[in-house]
Amino acid sequence: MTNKHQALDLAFGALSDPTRRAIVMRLTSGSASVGELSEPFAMAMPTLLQHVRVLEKSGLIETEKIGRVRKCSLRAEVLAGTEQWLARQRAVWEQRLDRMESYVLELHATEIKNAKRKRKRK
Amino acid sequence: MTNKHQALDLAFGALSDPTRRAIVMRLTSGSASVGELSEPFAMAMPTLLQHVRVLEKSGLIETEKIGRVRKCSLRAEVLAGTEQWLARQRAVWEQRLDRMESYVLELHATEIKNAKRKRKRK
DNA sequence: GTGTTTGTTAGTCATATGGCTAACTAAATA
DNA sequence: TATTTAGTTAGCCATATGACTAACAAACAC
Repeated sequence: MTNKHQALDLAFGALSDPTRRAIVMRLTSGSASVGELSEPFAMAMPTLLQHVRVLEKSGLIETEKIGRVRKCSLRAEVLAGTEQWLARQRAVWEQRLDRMESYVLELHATEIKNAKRKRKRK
Repeated sequence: MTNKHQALDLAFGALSDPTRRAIVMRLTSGSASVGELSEPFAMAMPTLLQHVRVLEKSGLIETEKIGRVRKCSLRAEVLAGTEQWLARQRAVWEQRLDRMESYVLELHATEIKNAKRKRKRK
Protein backbone atom coordinates (compact mmCIF):
# COMPACT_ATOMS: atom_id res chain seq x y z
CA MET A 1 0.00 0.00 0.00
CA THR A 2 1.92 2.98 -1.26
CA ASN A 3 1.06 6.41 0.06
CA LYS A 4 -0.53 8.04 -2.96
CA HIS A 5 -1.13 11.32 -1.22
CA GLN A 6 2.10 13.13 -1.93
CA ALA A 7 1.78 16.13 -4.21
CA LEU A 8 3.93 14.71 -7.01
CA ASP A 9 2.18 11.33 -6.86
CA LEU A 10 -1.15 13.03 -7.40
CA ALA A 11 0.09 15.45 -10.06
CA PHE A 12 1.91 12.86 -12.19
CA GLY A 13 -0.91 10.37 -11.62
CA ALA A 14 -3.47 12.91 -12.80
CA LEU A 15 -1.42 13.64 -15.92
CA SER A 16 -1.00 9.96 -16.81
CA ASP A 17 -4.49 9.88 -18.36
CA PRO A 18 -5.07 11.30 -21.87
CA THR A 19 -8.55 12.61 -21.02
CA ARG A 20 -7.19 14.55 -18.07
CA ARG A 21 -4.27 15.93 -20.08
CA ALA A 22 -6.79 17.08 -22.69
CA ILE A 23 -8.77 18.82 -19.94
CA VAL A 24 -5.64 20.57 -18.72
CA MET A 25 -4.83 21.62 -22.28
CA ARG A 26 -8.34 22.97 -22.74
CA LEU A 27 -8.15 24.94 -19.51
CA THR A 28 -4.93 26.69 -20.53
CA SER A 29 -7.13 28.76 -22.85
CA GLY A 30 -9.62 29.73 -20.16
CA SER A 31 -11.99 28.25 -17.58
CA ALA A 32 -14.90 26.00 -18.60
CA SER A 33 -17.92 24.22 -17.17
CA VAL A 34 -18.06 20.45 -16.70
CA GLY A 35 -20.46 20.24 -19.64
CA GLU A 36 -18.15 22.21 -21.91
CA LEU A 37 -15.24 20.01 -20.88
CA SER A 38 -17.21 16.85 -21.64
CA GLU A 39 -18.21 17.90 -25.17
CA PRO A 40 -15.10 16.65 -27.04
CA PHE A 41 -15.31 13.21 -25.39
CA ALA A 42 -17.50 10.19 -26.07
CA MET A 43 -17.90 9.69 -22.37
CA ALA A 44 -20.78 9.78 -19.86
CA MET A 45 -20.84 12.87 -17.66
CA PRO A 46 -20.28 11.02 -14.38
CA THR A 47 -17.07 9.61 -15.84
CA LEU A 48 -15.85 13.03 -16.87
CA LEU A 49 -16.78 14.46 -13.50
CA GLN A 50 -14.61 11.80 -11.92
CA HIS A 51 -11.66 13.00 -14.00
CA VAL A 52 -12.38 16.56 -12.90
CA ARG A 53 -12.33 15.39 -9.26
CA VAL A 54 -8.97 13.66 -9.77
CA LEU A 55 -7.51 16.83 -11.28
CA GLU A 56 -8.95 18.85 -8.42
CA LYS A 57 -7.45 16.58 -5.74
CA SER A 58 -4.09 16.79 -7.48
CA GLY A 59 -4.30 20.58 -7.23
CA LEU A 60 -3.89 20.99 -10.99
CA ILE A 61 -7.30 22.62 -11.29
CA GLU A 62 -9.76 24.33 -8.99
CA THR A 63 -13.53 24.50 -9.35
CA GLU A 64 -16.31 26.74 -8.15
CA LYS A 65 -20.02 26.09 -8.25
CA ILE A 66 -21.97 29.03 -9.63
CA GLY A 67 -25.70 28.37 -9.75
CA ARG A 68 -26.08 24.94 -11.33
CA VAL A 69 -22.82 25.27 -13.29
CA ARG A 70 -19.39 24.23 -12.00
CA LYS A 71 -16.62 26.46 -13.31
CA CYS A 72 -13.24 24.70 -13.68
CA SER A 73 -9.96 26.55 -14.03
CA LEU A 74 -6.28 25.75 -14.15
CA ARG A 75 -3.86 26.25 -11.26
CA ALA A 76 -0.51 26.63 -12.96
CA GLU A 77 1.58 26.45 -9.77
CA VAL A 78 1.23 22.66 -9.49
CA LEU A 79 1.91 22.30 -13.21
CA ALA A 80 5.09 24.29 -12.63
CA GLY A 81 5.94 22.12 -9.60
CA THR A 82 5.95 18.87 -11.56
CA GLU A 83 7.83 20.56 -14.38
CA GLN A 84 10.46 21.67 -11.88
CA TRP A 85 10.95 18.15 -10.58
CA LEU A 86 11.65 16.94 -14.11
CA ALA A 87 13.90 19.89 -14.85
CA ARG A 88 15.92 19.19 -11.72
CA GLN A 89 16.46 15.54 -12.64
CA ARG A 90 17.54 16.50 -16.13
CA ALA A 91 19.88 19.15 -14.73
CA VAL A 92 21.68 16.65 -12.49
CA TRP A 93 21.88 14.22 -15.38
CA GLU A 94 23.34 16.77 -17.76
CA GLN A 95 25.80 18.03 -15.17
CA ARG A 96 27.01 14.45 -14.85
CA LEU A 97 27.32 14.08 -18.62
CA ASP A 98 29.38 17.28 -18.69
CA ARG A 99 31.70 15.95 -16.00
CA MET A 100 32.04 12.70 -17.93
CA GLU A 101 32.79 14.55 -21.13
CA SER A 102 35.52 16.68 -19.54
CA TYR A 103 36.93 13.50 -17.96
CA VAL A 104 37.00 11.82 -21.35
CA LEU A 105 38.64 14.91 -22.87
CA GLU A 106 41.31 14.82 -20.13
CA LEU A 107 41.88 11.15 -20.84
CA HIS A 108 42.39 11.99 -24.50
CA ALA A 109 44.84 14.75 -23.61
CA THR A 110 46.80 12.33 -21.41
CA GLU A 111 46.80 9.70 -24.14
CA ILE A 112 48.17 12.19 -26.63
CA LYS A 113 50.91 13.24 -24.22
CA ASN A 114 51.83 9.61 -23.57
CA ALA A 115 51.89 8.89 -27.28
CA LYS A 116 54.28 11.82 -27.79
CA ARG A 117 56.50 10.62 -24.95
CA LYS A 118 56.53 7.13 -26.43
CA ARG A 119 57.61 8.48 -29.76
CA LYS A 120 60.40 10.52 -28.10
CA ARG A 121 61.60 7.47 -26.18
CA LYS A 122 61.95 5.46 -29.37
CA MET B 1 -0.95 11.12 -32.31
CA THR B 2 -2.23 8.19 -30.34
CA ASN B 3 1.37 6.97 -30.07
CA LYS B 4 2.51 10.27 -28.62
CA HIS B 5 -0.33 10.17 -26.15
CA GLN B 6 0.56 6.67 -25.16
CA ALA B 7 4.16 7.68 -24.59
CA LEU B 8 3.06 10.43 -22.21
CA ASP B 9 0.63 8.02 -20.49
CA LEU B 10 3.51 5.68 -19.75
CA ALA B 11 5.98 8.40 -18.76
CA PHE B 12 3.63 10.25 -16.40
CA GLY B 13 2.27 6.95 -15.09
CA ALA B 14 5.78 5.73 -14.34
CA LEU B 15 6.59 8.97 -12.50
CA SER B 16 3.42 8.84 -10.38
CA ASP B 17 5.04 6.34 -8.01
CA PRO B 18 7.52 7.54 -5.34
CA THR B 19 9.67 4.41 -5.59
CA ARG B 20 10.06 4.90 -9.32
CA ARG B 21 10.82 8.61 -8.96
CA ALA B 22 13.50 7.68 -6.41
CA ILE B 23 14.97 5.22 -8.92
CA VAL B 24 15.06 7.92 -11.59
CA MET B 25 16.72 10.30 -9.12
CA ARG B 26 19.30 7.67 -8.25
CA LEU B 27 20.07 7.00 -11.90
CA THR B 28 20.77 10.67 -12.62
CA SER B 29 24.06 10.12 -10.79
CA GLY B 30 25.04 7.06 -12.79
CA SER B 31 23.84 3.60 -13.79
CA ALA B 32 23.17 0.91 -11.19
CA SER B 33 22.26 -2.76 -10.85
CA VAL B 34 18.82 -3.93 -9.72
CA GLY B 35 20.33 -4.96 -6.39
CA GLU B 36 21.91 -1.56 -5.85
CA LEU B 37 18.62 0.12 -6.71
CA SER B 38 16.73 -2.07 -4.23
CA GLU B 39 19.02 -1.30 -1.28
CA PRO B 40 17.33 1.91 -0.05
CA PHE B 41 13.88 0.29 -0.08
CA ALA B 42 12.17 -2.07 2.35
CA MET B 43 10.81 -4.03 -0.57
CA ALA B 44 11.24 -7.54 -1.97
CA MET B 45 13.39 -7.76 -5.10
CA PRO B 46 10.60 -9.00 -7.37
CA THR B 47 8.61 -5.91 -6.45
CA LEU B 48 11.49 -3.62 -7.26
CA LEU B 49 12.13 -5.46 -10.51
CA GLN B 50 8.52 -4.77 -11.45
CA HIS B 51 9.13 -1.04 -10.96
CA VAL B 52 12.24 -1.30 -13.13
CA ARG B 53 10.14 -2.97 -15.85
CA VAL B 54 7.55 -0.18 -15.69
CA LEU B 55 10.29 2.44 -16.06
CA GLU B 56 11.77 0.48 -18.93
CA LYS B 57 8.45 0.25 -20.79
CA SER B 58 7.94 3.98 -20.33
CA GLY B 59 11.30 4.55 -22.00
CA LEU B 60 12.59 6.49 -18.99
CA ILE B 61 15.35 3.96 -18.40
CA GLU B 62 17.10 1.25 -20.36
CA THR B 63 18.68 -1.93 -19.03
CA GLU B 64 21.32 -4.35 -20.17
CA LYS B 65 22.12 -7.75 -18.75
CA ILE B 66 25.84 -8.28 -18.16
CA GLY B 67 26.62 -11.70 -16.73
CA ARG B 68 24.17 -12.18 -13.88
CA VAL B 69 23.83 -8.43 -13.24
CA ARG B 70 21.32 -6.12 -14.93
CA LYS B 71 22.68 -2.63 -15.47
CA CYS B 72 20.01 0.11 -15.43
CA SER B 73 20.60 3.58 -16.82
CA LEU B 74 18.60 6.73 -17.45
CA ARG B 75 17.35 7.84 -20.86
CA ALA B 76 16.97 11.57 -20.48
CA GLU B 77 15.14 12.12 -23.80
CA VAL B 78 11.83 10.83 -22.44
CA LEU B 79 12.32 12.84 -19.25
CA ALA B 80 12.77 15.88 -21.46
CA GLY B 81 9.69 14.94 -23.48
CA THR B 82 7.35 14.98 -20.49
CA GLU B 83 8.98 18.16 -19.26
CA GLN B 84 8.31 19.75 -22.63
CA TRP B 85 4.62 18.86 -22.50
CA LEU B 86 4.31 20.61 -19.14
CA ALA B 87 6.33 23.59 -20.30
CA ARG B 88 4.10 23.97 -23.34
CA GLN B 89 0.92 23.99 -21.23
CA ARG B 90 2.40 26.53 -18.87
CA ALA B 91 3.52 28.68 -21.80
CA VAL B 92 0.00 28.82 -23.27
CA TRP B 93 -1.40 29.57 -19.83
CA GLU B 94 1.04 32.40 -19.18
CA GLN B 95 0.52 33.86 -22.62
CA ARG B 96 -3.17 33.97 -21.81
CA LEU B 97 -2.51 35.62 -18.44
CA ASP B 98 -0.38 38.23 -20.23
CA ARG B 99 -3.17 38.96 -22.68
CA MET B 100 -5.61 39.25 -19.78
CA GLU B 101 -3.29 41.53 -17.89
CA SER B 102 -2.82 43.88 -20.84
CA TYR B 103 -6.59 43.84 -21.33
CA VAL B 104 -7.11 44.78 -17.70
CA LEU B 105 -4.47 47.50 -18.02
CA GLU B 106 -6.28 48.87 -21.08
CA LEU B 107 -9.53 48.81 -19.13
CA HIS B 108 -7.85 50.80 -16.38
CA ALA B 109 -6.49 53.28 -18.89
CA THR B 110 -9.96 53.71 -20.38
CA GLU B 111 -11.47 54.18 -16.94
CA ILE B 112 -8.94 56.83 -16.08
CA LYS B 113 -9.61 58.63 -19.36
CA ASN B 114 -13.35 58.48 -18.74
CA ALA B 115 -12.88 59.72 -15.20
CA LYS B 116 -10.86 62.64 -16.51
CA ARG B 117 -13.48 63.38 -19.18
CA LYS B 118 -16.21 63.27 -16.53
CA ARG B 119 -14.32 65.77 -14.40
CA LYS B 120 -13.81 68.06 -17.41
CA ARG B 121 -17.49 67.88 -18.30
CA LYS B 122 -18.49 68.95 -14.80
C1' DG C 1 -45.60 25.27 -11.10
C1' DT C 2 -44.02 22.22 -14.67
C1' DG C 3 -40.35 20.90 -17.40
C1' DT C 4 -35.47 21.23 -18.79
C1' DT C 5 -30.72 21.73 -17.96
C1' DT C 6 -26.52 20.70 -15.33
C1' DG C 7 -24.52 18.37 -12.34
C1' DT C 8 -24.27 14.76 -8.75
C1' DT C 9 -24.59 10.33 -6.05
C1' DA C 10 -24.80 5.43 -5.78
C1' DG C 11 -23.98 1.04 -7.27
C1' DT C 12 -21.82 -2.26 -10.55
C1' DC C 13 -18.16 -4.19 -13.26
C1' DA C 14 -13.60 -5.37 -15.49
C1' DT C 15 -9.01 -4.50 -15.45
C1' DA C 16 -4.66 -2.51 -13.68
C1' DT C 17 -1.49 -1.82 -9.92
C1' DG C 18 1.61 -2.77 -6.26
C1' DG C 19 2.73 -5.66 -2.89
C1' DC C 20 4.03 -10.53 -1.20
C1' DT C 21 6.22 -15.61 -1.10
C1' DA C 22 8.17 -19.61 -3.09
C1' DA C 23 10.57 -21.75 -6.37
C1' DC C 24 13.62 -21.46 -10.24
C1' DT C 25 17.88 -20.26 -13.56
C1' DA C 26 22.24 -18.79 -14.57
C1' DA C 27 26.68 -16.80 -13.41
C1' DA C 28 30.48 -16.31 -10.29
C1' DT C 29 33.21 -18.14 -6.52
C1' DA C 30 35.20 -21.32 -3.14
C1' DT D 1 31.86 -29.70 -8.17
C1' DA D 2 29.19 -27.41 -4.62
C1' DT D 3 27.67 -23.05 -2.95
C1' DT D 4 26.50 -18.46 -3.07
C1' DT D 5 24.78 -14.48 -5.56
C1' DA D 6 21.67 -11.81 -8.68
C1' DG D 7 17.94 -11.85 -10.94
C1' DT D 8 13.66 -13.92 -12.63
C1' DT D 9 9.06 -16.27 -13.08
C1' DA D 10 4.70 -17.65 -11.33
C1' DG D 11 0.94 -17.22 -8.59
C1' DC D 12 -1.69 -14.97 -4.96
C1' DC D 13 -4.09 -11.02 -2.88
C1' DA D 14 -6.05 -6.32 -1.75
C1' DT D 15 -7.00 -2.01 -3.41
C1' DA D 16 -7.34 1.54 -7.04
C1' DT D 17 -8.93 3.01 -11.52
C1' DG D 18 -11.94 4.08 -15.24
C1' DA D 19 -15.93 3.04 -17.35
C1' DC D 20 -21.12 2.40 -17.27
C1' DT D 21 -26.39 3.05 -15.91
C1' DA D 22 -30.02 4.68 -13.13
C1' DA D 23 -31.85 7.63 -10.15
C1' DC D 24 -31.76 12.20 -7.64
C1' DA D 25 -31.37 17.42 -6.69
C1' DA D 26 -31.06 22.02 -7.50
C1' DA D 27 -31.31 26.03 -10.56
C1' DC D 28 -33.35 28.10 -14.56
C1' DA D 29 -36.75 28.96 -18.25
C1' DC D 30 -41.41 29.04 -19.67
